[in-house]
Amino acid sequence: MLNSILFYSLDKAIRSYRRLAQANIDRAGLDITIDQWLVLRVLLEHDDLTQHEIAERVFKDQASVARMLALLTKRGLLSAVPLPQDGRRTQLRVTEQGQQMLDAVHPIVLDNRATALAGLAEDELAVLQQLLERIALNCTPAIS
Amino acid sequence: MLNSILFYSLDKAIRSYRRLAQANIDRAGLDITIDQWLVLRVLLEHDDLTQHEIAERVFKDQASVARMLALLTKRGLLSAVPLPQDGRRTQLRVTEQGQQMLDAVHPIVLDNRATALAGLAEDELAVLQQLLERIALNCTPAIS
DNA sequence: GCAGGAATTATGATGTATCATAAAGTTTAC
DNA sequence: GTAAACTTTATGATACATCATAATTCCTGC
Repeated sequence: MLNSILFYSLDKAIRSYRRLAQANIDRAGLDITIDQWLVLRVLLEHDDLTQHEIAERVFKDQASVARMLALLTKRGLLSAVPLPQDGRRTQLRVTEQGQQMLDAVHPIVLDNRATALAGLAEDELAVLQQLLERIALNCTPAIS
Repeated sequence: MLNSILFYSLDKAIRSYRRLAQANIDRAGLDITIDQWLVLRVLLEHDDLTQHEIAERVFKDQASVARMLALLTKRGLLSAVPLPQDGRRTQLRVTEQGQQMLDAVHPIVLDNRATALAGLAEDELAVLQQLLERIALNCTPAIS
């Protein structure tokens, strides 16, 4: 009965994937969560984002991002140096250790994706992605 | 770049939906979370499940379910009476108040689904659901 | 320049996710 | 019958989700 509900399937797919992904990271002896990994990944590309901008990119909220940044910094994967031109912000940079972590996690992530999407054709994935985007759009209140 | 990653879209779709759903429930002045609602819904149909069985049905884990049951009971939406034939378990029943909550939330949930799935055809939904099930299956380690 | 508003970050409160484990009850083997 | 194995539930620890709000700092209009 629950099985017939689309959002149940959606939830199940995402959680199954997250469990698989985290299990494989743990198994490799790497001490990082997939959420932290995602944030670190974004910061590698852009080191000039506000917490709000980071949150938008990883689809979380600012409060969650603030706590993840604090954790990543505490763990030495990220450095935060006060910005002279804006007393509120800091310059966020992935550290050497953070870079090593990203490097170590990368092949695992690729492997996870391959496992999760095994047997799905390119065009199926395209359709899936497009439908998901439409749902997300439907659920997002118009800004104007 | 992130946008091209399927799991990012998956995550985004589910979270958009959850935010929409919770916002509408809050707006109606109803004090319940969608997760609690789901558990309550299951208990209405089956009042003889162990926490582990409930967890399987709502795709959560036993620890989460235990805490949600405690909350629901504290809020008077659920009653838990010790079972004579098994000293570990309790008989879980949705209370009158819980029933009223379910009744109040139901139309909102229907409305949320309609909003989220607007413009998607029946056959598109079928495809989507089938693809999601396959992903979930791929991510679930074989039991044997 | 300065007052009011906006942006940025931090944090409290509450709820859920996950793993691990403890505590208590039940079943099975013998 | 009892010891060992198994079930069931509760809870500790840590992390993320969300809303609200406080505390700074910056910017803008005047």
